[in-house]
Amino acid sequence: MGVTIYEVAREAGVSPSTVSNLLNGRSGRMLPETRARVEAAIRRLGYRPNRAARQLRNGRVQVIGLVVPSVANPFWGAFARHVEGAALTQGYHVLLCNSERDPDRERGYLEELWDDGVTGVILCTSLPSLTHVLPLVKRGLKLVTFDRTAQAGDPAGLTNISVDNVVGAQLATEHLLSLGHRRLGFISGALGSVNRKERYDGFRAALVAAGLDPDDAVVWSEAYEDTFGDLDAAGLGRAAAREILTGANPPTGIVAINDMCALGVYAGARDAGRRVGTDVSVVGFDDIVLADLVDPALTTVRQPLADMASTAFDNLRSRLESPATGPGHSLLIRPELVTRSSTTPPV
Amino acid sequence: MGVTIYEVAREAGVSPSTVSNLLNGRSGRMLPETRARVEAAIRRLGYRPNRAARQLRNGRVQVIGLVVPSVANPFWGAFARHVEGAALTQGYHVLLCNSERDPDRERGYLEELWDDGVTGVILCTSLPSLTHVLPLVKRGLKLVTFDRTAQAGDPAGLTNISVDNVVGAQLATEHLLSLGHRRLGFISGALGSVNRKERYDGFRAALVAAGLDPDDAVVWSEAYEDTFGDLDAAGLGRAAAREILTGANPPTGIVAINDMCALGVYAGARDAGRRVGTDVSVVGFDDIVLADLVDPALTTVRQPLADMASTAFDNLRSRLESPATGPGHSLLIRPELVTRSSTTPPV
DNA sequence: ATGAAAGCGCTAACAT
DNA sequence: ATGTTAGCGCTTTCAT
Repeated sequence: MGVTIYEVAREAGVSPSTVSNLLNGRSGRMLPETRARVEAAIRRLGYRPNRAARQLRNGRVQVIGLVVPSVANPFWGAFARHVEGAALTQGYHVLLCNSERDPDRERGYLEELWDDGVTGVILCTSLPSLTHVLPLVKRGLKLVTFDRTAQAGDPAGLTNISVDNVVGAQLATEHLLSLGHRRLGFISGALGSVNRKERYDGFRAALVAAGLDPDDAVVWSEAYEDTFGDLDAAGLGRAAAREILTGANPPTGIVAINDMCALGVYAGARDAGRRVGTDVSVVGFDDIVLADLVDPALTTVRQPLADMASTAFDNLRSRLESPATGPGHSLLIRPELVTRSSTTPPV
Repeated sequence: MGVTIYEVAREAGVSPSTVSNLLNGRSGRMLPETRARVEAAIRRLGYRPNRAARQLRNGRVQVIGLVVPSVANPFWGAFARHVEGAALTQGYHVLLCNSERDPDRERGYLEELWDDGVTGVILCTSLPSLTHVLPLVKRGLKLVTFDRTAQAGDPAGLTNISVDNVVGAQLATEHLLSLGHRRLGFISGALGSVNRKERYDGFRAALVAAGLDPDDAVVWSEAYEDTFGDLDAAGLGRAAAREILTGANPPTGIVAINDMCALGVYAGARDAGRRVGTDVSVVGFDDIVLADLVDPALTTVRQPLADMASTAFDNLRSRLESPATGPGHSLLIRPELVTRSSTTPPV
């Protein structure tokens, strides 16, 4: 197929090892003259090293895996783009996988990636238990989890990167409270995932701190039957809002589990004949690009996505490139509230 | 590292070639008894073939490249997800690259992918010329372009898959015309890419067919300076709509180059004190998930994305797996108009 | 029906 | 300072 290191060696009148030495930054032990000759040969022949051979020999590739619930979701799309950007600057490529939040798919992907020689993966999951990927971690897979805080029973040597969901949800809820809302709603998918649970905890904590009974809040958390999947956070928000707002004693302020869900709430409110920002206030979570585009512009809890993505990549890379395992750690990023027009005092 | 084929062979009391034969579907020439023994050994040892070794030997990998402008854009995110889904069913993986519509990045990625042993790529580009990737194609890279129709001077053996942009834009424009609009606007990024140009042509064709002078239309196509990039189609739509709608003799109906741009137009209209679906009608292109979620729901030209994605993958795979090159061809998909609430008769 | 052996392209001891 | 060489794990003729 392509030009091999032997042909370069012959062209330059040296041995393959000299070419290899140059290629691997060991040009110090080489006559400048020789070096120039080899470099010229490489250029003349348009030589490019065969990665498969390199990988077979060295056991590693400059590729990381990225497992997200679904890139069709703008939040994950944006995250993927940032990860890819960070990887690119370090000469790494990104293998993309959509898990649909299915543990079996997560595990299956990690195994496939491992077979591909990929030894580092950023796994975006919020599953409370990581037992399904434990065998891989034991074999040496370096894992950075994103969107999931450390849990008891996690394997050692793991890095977790997540926004502080409790604080974020508190900020959102306190904002509604400070506007004068007293009857609040919380709309989410099933609370089985740790980040949703944490956001819910933050929501309740804020209510308690304000002297309210959190059990009076209207909570819509899709039951075990996963009708909507992750893809359709918007569909879920829409159905939930429609039901809640047409029910008895509807809330005047709603905390949505994330921005896509909040956009669904917009639609559901419309279906129910209410207007967001007037009849009902809505706060989201994430601050996706669309949040500032919709009408009314969405008040939301911002995740510093670009920073988090490059932190995740950098951490993974350093663990990939340095032999030391380290104890692993958790990074909890503090989010901030971005106030826009979807939240107003109650009528 | 892992278990090798030699260990399996020893465990089963056979030679490596027998194991390899089994692995490669040549189990017919084998005593059922032997076969069972090998299979048991594989299972017992948890053997998984080393892909790098396989690739080095065979020269191919079950990986395709996917180059999109940016997965942060929901349209491309959705497309990427569909491609990955199609690939998965055939045991292929997808290496994701964001080109930002930069020819240098496109070329750079293709070269990197080639070095990785990836010989098939779905390239989402609308660049009129493909000269920057020609060297790779000559070396044997199989290319399927998406979102770009065949152009004169294209290398042979190329498959192009695209929606019929001319027809799509015509449908959009005719719809506005049939509603009674006479003063129309067209909002787009620079018309340097073939799909934008085609949509613009369709827009003009519909105007001409209706007996209108297309030069009377208000056309906003961002000049050479790329202030917004592809990422920010929405920002562009917003700025354009704001300017156009506050200018003299504003249009009553607007065709936006795509849905993200249309959502920007919504915001720009709002900035200008107009309401979409009442004061001004807007048609988009793509039918992303959000189109049905926003207020008013967006009338748009639907691209059958899932079908197009699997067609693109299937075509690439068949060219990858069969030695014949074939003449290459273009697939022009006919889009359909989805009428929603953003378009109404002019006031 | 099964095995032996060469070699894919590269790297790193280990020579010289 | 540079060259020789032995594999990394797999597949595939070519033997047996």
